[in-house]
Amino acid sequence: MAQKLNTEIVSCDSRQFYKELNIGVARPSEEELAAVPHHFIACRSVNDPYNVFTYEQEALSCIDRLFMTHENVIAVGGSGLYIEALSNGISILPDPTPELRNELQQKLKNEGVESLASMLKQLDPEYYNQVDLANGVRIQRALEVCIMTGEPYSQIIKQPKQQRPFEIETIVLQRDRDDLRRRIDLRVDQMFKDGLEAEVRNLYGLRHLTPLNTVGYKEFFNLWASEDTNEPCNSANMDNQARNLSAQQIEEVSNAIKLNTWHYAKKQITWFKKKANQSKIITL
RNA sequence: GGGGAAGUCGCAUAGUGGCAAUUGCAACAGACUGUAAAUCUGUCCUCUUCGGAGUUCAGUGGUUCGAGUCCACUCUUCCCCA
Repeated sequence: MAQKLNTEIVSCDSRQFYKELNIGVARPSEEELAAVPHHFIACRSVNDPYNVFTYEQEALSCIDRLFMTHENVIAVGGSGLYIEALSNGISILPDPTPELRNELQQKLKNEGVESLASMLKQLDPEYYNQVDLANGVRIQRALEVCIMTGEPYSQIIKQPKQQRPFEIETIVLQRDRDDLRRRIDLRVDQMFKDGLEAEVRNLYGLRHLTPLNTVGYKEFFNLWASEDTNEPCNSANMDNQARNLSAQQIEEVSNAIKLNTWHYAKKQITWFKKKANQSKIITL
């Protein structure tokens, strides 16, 4: 389609941003990347992760540039929130200081969600009444904003967002569920053939980073980490040197990745279902 | 042939006289404003006017006010010895 429209592609995939992640995030192939210029693919390091807002700003200016020489631009991706931010904008919110984030994280970990929830009730009763009170991450984020700005999060996000200087047509791709599931299985098998295990092994030392909390990677890390705790005597030299897996373990990891990818696909379906009335739906 | 163990809602698992029955997974539905491939929630025997109602724990029969739990037999599975 990009070739037909003689244009370029902007990726909205929150994992394909990272140059260290390739096989496991099904990055477009060299040929595909060569066929059409792509933006936001392998452009960052996992050590310097994106957040939606930075992405939105950068993607917008990229799109502006592209519109100077192209009539159309194609944005593609599977990360619902990122697509949403790019097409409809996202509030301007402060980042927490590392100390604040850390403090809240500790509180969440040590005292549980209720403790953060009761803070939120004080600082932003309106949001308190609408959030999922079991979702610590969400409450933590709202608190960060309340504390940084001194205003309720729910008020700040009500402010109007930046208008888009272009028209958007949204297309949602659909596929029969059984077929989708079969294709996911094949895709994961192909990743293993392409050397997924080696790719993940090289990233074992970075497993604590947010972008590595990802399907296709975390399943390996979990397995290696559980082996670490089973054999603590080896843990010292395990950090950057994960052990070889048996055929049976490979099978286990592969099945876990297939299942988690399927779960993710279903969450995407749920997300895009909500946008269905503003989208054109194409069934494959 | 002899001895032992066991059959619970898709799978696994708890339950040893008060039970529509524990937990995990899967399945299904959903939430979502800087962690988003993340994080979190609900449903999950059947029907329901959401108060309940009706059927369940391999099968049949029995004991008991009451049985998934105890007894008898039947069927099935697994393990050990021959």
